[in-house]
Amino acid sequence: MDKEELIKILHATESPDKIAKWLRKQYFPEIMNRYNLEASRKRFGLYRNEQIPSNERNLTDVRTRMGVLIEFELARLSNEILPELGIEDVFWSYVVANRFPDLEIRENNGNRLLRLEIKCLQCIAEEKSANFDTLIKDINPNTDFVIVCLWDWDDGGNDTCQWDLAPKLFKMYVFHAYSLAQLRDTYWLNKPPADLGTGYQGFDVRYAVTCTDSVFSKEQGNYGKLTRIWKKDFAYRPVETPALLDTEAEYIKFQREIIRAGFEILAKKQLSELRNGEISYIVYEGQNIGYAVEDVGYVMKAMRKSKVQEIALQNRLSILVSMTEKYRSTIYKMQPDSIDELAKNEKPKNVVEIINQS
DNA sequence: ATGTCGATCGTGAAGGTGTC
DNA sequence: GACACCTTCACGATCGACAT
Repeated sequence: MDKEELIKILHATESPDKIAKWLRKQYFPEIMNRYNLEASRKRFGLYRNEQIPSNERNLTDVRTRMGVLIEFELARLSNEILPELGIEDVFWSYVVANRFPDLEIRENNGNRLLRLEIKCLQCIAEEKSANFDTLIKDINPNTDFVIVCLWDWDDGGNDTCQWDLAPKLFKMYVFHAYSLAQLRDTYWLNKPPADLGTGYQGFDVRYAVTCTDSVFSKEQGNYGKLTRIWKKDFAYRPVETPALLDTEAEYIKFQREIIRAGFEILAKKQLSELRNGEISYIVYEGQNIGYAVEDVGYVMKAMRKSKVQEIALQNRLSILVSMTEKYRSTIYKMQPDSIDELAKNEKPKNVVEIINQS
């Protein structure tokens, strides 16, 4: 990493889209590598059959806490890098008050430079939905960025430490905060609920405000959900700047990849519990739509029974699991002359047992 | 039958109000 | 004043009715 370049970025003296690209291509890949080293991961691991809740409601608590811990560790690693490069007068600080953002780069005199909001999503969460609800008026277009960390528990990477599982970062996404907020608001304001009545959907001094049958209320926490911010080809568009286009492209990629990442982890894990062979891809019409081991396959694509049969035949499968975007599964079992549906709309945690019992 | 979208949850800090 | 009980917040998420 180039010292002079890093100093320029941290001082936010480059254009926002250039900062976003640099953070995305140079900086956070290095941070992610360091985070994923055994020396760092071992401090977050689960050892000797330690368990975390499996119940959905309490799982969320663990995810929230992991979010805080990852955020802290990113800053800690960053503060390790600075002196390595001989930068002594700048540091990453934690914003203690519950307000935007999470981390601020500061000079020793307290002057604020780059500011970062960290969001963490677990790959296999059924509906990944951290909220970015900071109002535009609170965002500085020159210094503020949103960093999304995609993580999950992973049993690999332990050489000297004997953890069962430790969190691993799979991908980090960088968004220009102001552009992301513009996309969010352009979408939200132009897509109010159908039952507004005579009211409006908008903002007061502190919050997004929504309206149902002419009764106003503080928005309940759906505004700014990361998975609901923007849609490709939406009819209304904010003013296009390089930063906005960069953020839009990153967002579209993000939306697709985070769903796929969870599917990959779930499919591979369940396949390894069901069969012992090597994992292969399931390819359909030139597209990689899933994974198979021996006679069991997982795909993430809606399909009719005729197509299920075709894919099963091509890949010599007797069991095919088809997952939706929220990893709800339909389990098909091939019979000589027909196809049985072992389960429909099933949660991921039940799938392996259903297959084993059939 | 899948995707969309509003409503709601559990946590650990704490503040606010009511009852004795 | 002591205590019970309800509500607040941000966080990352899940639920479930309804639209497509």
